[in-house]
Amino acid sequence: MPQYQAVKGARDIFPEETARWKYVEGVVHALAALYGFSEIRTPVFEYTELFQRGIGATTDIVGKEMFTFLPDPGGKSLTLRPEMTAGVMRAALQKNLLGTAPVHKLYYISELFRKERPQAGRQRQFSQFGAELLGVSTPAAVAEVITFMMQVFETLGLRGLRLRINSLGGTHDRQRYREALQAYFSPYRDRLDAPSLERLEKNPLRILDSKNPDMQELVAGAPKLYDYLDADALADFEKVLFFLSERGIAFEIDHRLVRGLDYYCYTAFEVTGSELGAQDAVGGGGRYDGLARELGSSADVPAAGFAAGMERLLMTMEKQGLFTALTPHSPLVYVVLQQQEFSDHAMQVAFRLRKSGISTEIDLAGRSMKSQMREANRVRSSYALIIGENEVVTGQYTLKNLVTSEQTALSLETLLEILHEPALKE
RNA sequence: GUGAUUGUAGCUCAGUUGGUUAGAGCGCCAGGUUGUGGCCCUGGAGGUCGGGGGUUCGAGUCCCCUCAUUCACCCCA
Repeated sequence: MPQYQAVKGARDIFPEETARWKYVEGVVHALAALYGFSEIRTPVFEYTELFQRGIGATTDIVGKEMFTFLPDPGGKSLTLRPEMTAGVMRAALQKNLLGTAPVHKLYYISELFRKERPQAGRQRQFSQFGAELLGVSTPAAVAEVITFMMQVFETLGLRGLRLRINSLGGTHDRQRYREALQAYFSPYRDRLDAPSLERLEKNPLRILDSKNPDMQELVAGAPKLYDYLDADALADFEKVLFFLSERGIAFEIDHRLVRGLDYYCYTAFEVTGSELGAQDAVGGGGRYDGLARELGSSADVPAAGFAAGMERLLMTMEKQGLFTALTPHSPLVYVVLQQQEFSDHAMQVAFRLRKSGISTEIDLAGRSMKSQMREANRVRSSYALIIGENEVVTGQYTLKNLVTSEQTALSLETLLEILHEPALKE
């Protein structure tokens, strides 16, 4: 075992895998542009207080999953960001973005940190791509955010994803419902498991998505959030669903869907995949009108957004065989020299090729010609450019097609012309 | 944070009831004559058997601790 290992829950991504990341990131960037979202990058750490206020002090994220540290004695506590929304909202408020235009559409691909026990689809450092639409949270806005997310999944070729959606109502609706739930569950205290008992006080909504089978019966009889929504909330929800239907986006209404973060209100949604194991959420989001005020804004900032887990996305794509078409980049030409005495000459030829835009590889270790040829083959170079005594004397280099094994003698000028033919680069 | 699981070469794995210099396939490296890859052949490098302690004449094999992995719970992307 090596003396040093990557930190628990953090991993290295090597070139083969990097290609996949770049592919997925490329799709995200392209579709963001299509939908009019602009990229924002915020610091990886923030003052701890931001997350305590923004995400909610009673949530697990804030309660036990943050990497928090003191940069210097007496300084303010800092935390590695466990999610993006609070930081993006902070940035928007700090710059008074909404003062420059009423609506801002932002997206990101960023690393996040959560101190959880690693398992399938969950690590301590992970990436999400997501979008935040600030300034409006109309059904059209919420639908836009969901549509953007779903189109990314669709473009990547993902199959079998489930989009579940629910309305949490406004704060007043939720308050009434909360009380109703407490009233319902309180008589059954002895039948609730430990976690549910704790939620009864803190956040009774969360009892609803308990995975404990013993709770199912009890949960099934609980009052439905849907019955506590007022007319406006219902109309709002219906409109969101209408937009999704119009766009052919399949969804399931799930009245028990409750998102974990405190700032969500009205529409909340989640996308799950069947190939991920226990951590099956690929993406999720919702509307969070109250967050800005929570962070000290004097005015409400209507907003909606989503976040999707890059690792889980990649994992699902891998399982569904969506990366087969991705081939590693290989050089067009591998410069092979017969004897070391021609090394300087060969180096200069390689340089000329590269300078003119032809991807070229050449041995740097002084290995034998046989080794160089093997290497050329191994890296799947299309051509070997052989340089030996004859070539140096005559100025005619030997170009060998490594697929057909044909060889031709060419001057450097002709070589550059031929290698620039688009057909050869395929 | 809780529970379970696994830990032998770069990778996938063998290693008999504890018994001499720990193996295979793939990969890697080098050769297979005088300037040429893929296939094939030959050879080679590479492991403190996760780490530490213990039992034993003797431990990769047994016991304890520890670290890491994986999976699940909690929660979330």
